Amino acid sequence: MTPVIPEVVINRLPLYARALATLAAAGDTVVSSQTLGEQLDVTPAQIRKDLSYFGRFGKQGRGYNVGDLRDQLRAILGLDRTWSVCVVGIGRLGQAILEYDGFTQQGFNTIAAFDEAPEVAGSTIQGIKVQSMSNLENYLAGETVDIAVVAVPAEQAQAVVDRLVKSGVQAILNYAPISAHVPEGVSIRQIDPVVMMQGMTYYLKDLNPDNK
Amino acid sequence: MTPVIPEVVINRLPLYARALATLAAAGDTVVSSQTLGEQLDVTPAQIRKDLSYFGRFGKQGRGYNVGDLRDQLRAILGLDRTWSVCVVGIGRLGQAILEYDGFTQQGFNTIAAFDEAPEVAGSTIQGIKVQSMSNLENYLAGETVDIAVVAVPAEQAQAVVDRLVKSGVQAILNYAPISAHVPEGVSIRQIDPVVMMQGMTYYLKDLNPDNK
DNA sequence: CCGTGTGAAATTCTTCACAGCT
DNA sequence: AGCTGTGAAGAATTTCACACGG
Repeated sequence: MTPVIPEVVINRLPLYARALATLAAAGDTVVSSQTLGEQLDVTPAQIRKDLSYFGRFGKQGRGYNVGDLRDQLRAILGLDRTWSVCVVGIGRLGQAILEYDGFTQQGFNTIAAFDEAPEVAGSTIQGIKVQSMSNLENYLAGETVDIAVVAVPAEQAQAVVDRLVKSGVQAILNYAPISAHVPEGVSIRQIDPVVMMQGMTYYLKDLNPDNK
Repeated sequence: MTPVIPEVVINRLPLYARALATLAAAGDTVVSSQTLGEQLDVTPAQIRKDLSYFGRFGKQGRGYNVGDLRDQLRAILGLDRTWSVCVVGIGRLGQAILEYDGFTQQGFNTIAAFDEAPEVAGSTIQGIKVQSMSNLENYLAGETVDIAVVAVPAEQAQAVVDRLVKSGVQAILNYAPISAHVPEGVSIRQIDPVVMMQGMTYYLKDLNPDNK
């Protein structure tokens, strides 16, 4: 029915939704694609085109109602409900993720955590009891987890992803530095700060060819 | 001289370099674009085209020498030297970043840290003394910092970015949930796990329209 | 015969530009 | 007069497909 919306478009919608939430918090009630675009470094035409995939939300001559558009986007993205999350791999990084409150604030509720190490499994972090990895399939058979966050070492990441997918998880946020494979129909996104830095050094190199 | 290489291409090179390093560690000496592509979920044609921007690294009928190509890519990206990094904002997230060793392992040396809070400034984390924010400009005037990592709250992020840019920093890795503006010639990359999750819920929503 | 390097084709994505509503 | 929504144009990116070297 929906005429296949490009993924690049979907990935911009959360940015629009966030900017609109900020505007709403500041008391703005109306915004043009021009103004929104300036805040986000996106052309106004891009915003209008992106939105046009989903409907007609603006008023000609006026712009968009901030609160309405924010709500529409949240509904389109499925952000008008909560999603359950589990974190796999409770090392330093996994602990930091569990302690991070930004997910919760946006409706992502962490309901479970898993780690292989016996000295970690059994501990409680942020009110969440860390379970043994061997309990993963058993747990996922009984509880719906919408999104899994993978924070295990690179060598184990693909195996963990496979287990998650086999247990029915359809969205994965991967912090491990590998390109994990998932079957068609499963979403995966990569958090890779090192790769991002490495993409910037290319440009630094030219400007700054001295050694250290 | 170099005929302006698309940024999408630059951003894939670190992935190639990493995959090649993994292959080298496994003892492989030769690899085809086909095989490399399978590991990275990239088409072989894409890999060959990307590499062709920089030269001719393969041997027809054979493929690429793993070690050579890895080294070539590292040189192209400027990864054959170390880069100095500072972290601004030493809250939970900033602390986790300071404690993370993945940057160091890849030649990114954190040499300074800054925080506003008087109770944090003065403490030492991972051997790095946290300085007061008011010392930022003074410090950057005396030391070369290649890349700044921003981990301050959203409201302060743009102001911090402006100060960094004004002090000559040309690459920024931004963990704050805003679209920060930088002038032409300054690189910035965004780490935004919430936005990435929000981009996935769109696809979950259709598969899974039940309420929690 | 295998696999690279690469022009050309195909596709995807972005921007333009303007008709039309307010 | 201002700003959206959108076909059409344009630009960027990816894929094709094959000549050529090992």
